[in-house]
Order: sequence, then structure tokens, then C-alpha cells
Amino acid sequence: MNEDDDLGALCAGAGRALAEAERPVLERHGLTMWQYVVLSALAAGAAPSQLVLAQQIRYDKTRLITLLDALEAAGLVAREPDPADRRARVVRLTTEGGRRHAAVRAEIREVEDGKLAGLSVEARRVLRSALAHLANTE
Amino acid sequence: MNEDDDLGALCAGAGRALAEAERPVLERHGLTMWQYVVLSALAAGAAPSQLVLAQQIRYDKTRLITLLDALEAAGLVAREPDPADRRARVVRLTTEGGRRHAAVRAEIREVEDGKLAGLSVEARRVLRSALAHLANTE
DNA sequence: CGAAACGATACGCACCTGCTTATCATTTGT
DNA sequence: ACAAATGATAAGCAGGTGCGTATCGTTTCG
Repeated sequence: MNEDDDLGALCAGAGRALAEAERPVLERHGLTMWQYVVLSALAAGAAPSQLVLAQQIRYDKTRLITLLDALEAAGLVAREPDPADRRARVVRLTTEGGRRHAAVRAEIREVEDGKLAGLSVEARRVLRSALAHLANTE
Repeated sequence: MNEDDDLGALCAGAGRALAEAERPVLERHGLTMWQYVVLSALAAGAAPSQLVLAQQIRYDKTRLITLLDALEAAGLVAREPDPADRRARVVRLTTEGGRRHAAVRAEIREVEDGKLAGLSVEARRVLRSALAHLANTE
């Protein structure tokens, strides 16, 4: 992977390398990548509806249902009807879900830090900032 | 996409945003993302065999065949038996393939530069360097 | 009130993916 | 020289993805 490749190729390469390195962590905790994505999204705050959650994480709304079924069966998330709109189901982390997410996230951070070894603190800051900028430039 | 998300999520977000922005360019030139990836790989030098090419771009070797079929039919790449090992086929860009790749790459660079607007020259350099570092940390 | 919109859910489709198996020509190692 | 390994190719399979359709309960609005 060369430094003067297309930016898209570089992002894909870095993302793939990270995903590969993180897969063992997820497997050890019995989570798929998408399940972890859901937990991460909910850790930032409960989702007002499954539809909103699907849009947040860019996952197909009809497939999200079975994904949530599994997480609910595992006791990591809870679906509760929104009292203000009983069509919608509010999705939130259970206590156990919060614990599990925090544990996995901590290990993932360790893996990331390992991959970032060799980069200055300033370079890491710029990297995160630039990636967030790219991701938000719609 | 928040700056303190997981690095993997940030890479995925940035990559997705770039891919979305670049898709119109590829469509206008009648190329798929994978076809462009092949042209890019070959622009750096002919592939000694299809197997090596598949590994370089991390694409399934059995699917690469139909991908190359299309590119060959479009006159963008050429497959020639390796004189040193007649089992292998050397894959290289045709003149037209080189032209097409250069044209598409130029447009993609423009799109990327647009997305990078707001980032200093130094930040862009650090970004590329850090992504390449991540992608190569196996 | 009654029609239209909306959220959750189920189901099926078309496509893409990595993987496996099998065949054939060619090369390599003993 | 002959068996094993290798590269290209074809074909098929299981899993994943986005998308469209249909149903059902609930909400909104004229």
C-alpha cells in the first residue's frame, strides 16, 4: 500500500487491516462487527426508533430486526415501546450491554494503539481529525 | 462520525464517503470500482501472473478471470503467456488502458482534493502517511 | 371519522463475496 | 520419465447486502 495511492484505496487498506486485527477481539467476546457497531451507537445514547438506528449505522432497516433480536436475546439491548408513539420501539443498552461494550471497546483501543505505534501523538490527532472531516463531508 | 469513534469506524466512514463521491466518476467512464483497482495495479507495472495480481488487489482469483475478460474485451488490458512459464499469463495495460486509467485517476484526484478542502498541506501529508502506515502494519 | 402516512416485521430477489472442487496444460522435483 | 505441484479456467455453494413488497398496528390530518 503506497503513500501516493488513491485516498480511497488507502482508507480501504487501513480499514481492512484494522478490521482484521480487531476480529479476534470481537470473536473472543462473541460479537459480530455489526453487533458491536450497534452497541457503540447505543452507547452514545438510546435510539428513539429502530429506523433511526438503522440510518445512524447505515445498516438495512429490515435486517436490523434480526440483528436486534440476537442482541436482545443475549440480554445486551432492550426494546421498549415509545410511550409517545407506540409504533416506535426505543432501543437502549442494558446494564450488561453497556459493560460488554465498554470491555470490547477497551480491547479494541489497545489493538488500535498497537497499530498506531510509531506515530507521534500529533500525527494520531491529525489522523483522527482528518478522517472525521472526510467522513462528514457529504 | 465523531472524532473519538473507533479508528476502524472512522476509516470505514471516510472510505464510504470517498467511494460515494467517486462513483459518478467511475460510472461516467464505464468502469466498476474493481475494474479501476485492476487498472491502478497494472499502471504500477504489469502483473507476472493473474494469481499474483489477485493477491495484490486482494480479489478472489477465480473471480478475477471474468473481471479480466471484460477489461480485455474492452481493450484496456492484454493477457500474454509468460514465455518463461507458459502456464502463467502476464497481464499488462494496453495503451488505451493506460490512457483511460490516467484520465479516471486525474478526475478522482480532483474529487479527493475537493473532499480534503479545509485541511492543511501538512495535515494531508500526515493523513496519507498514517493511512499507509496502518495499511502496512500486518 | 376515515384515508393516508409511518414504524416494525416477514419474506423473497438479485447481486456480490470468499471458498471449494474439478479440469487441463505446463512445469518441477526426484 | 513420471508423479506432484502450479496456473488458468469453469461451475457451484453458502452467506451477506441492499432493495422491494406485503402485513399489521398506530398515528396524523383533512
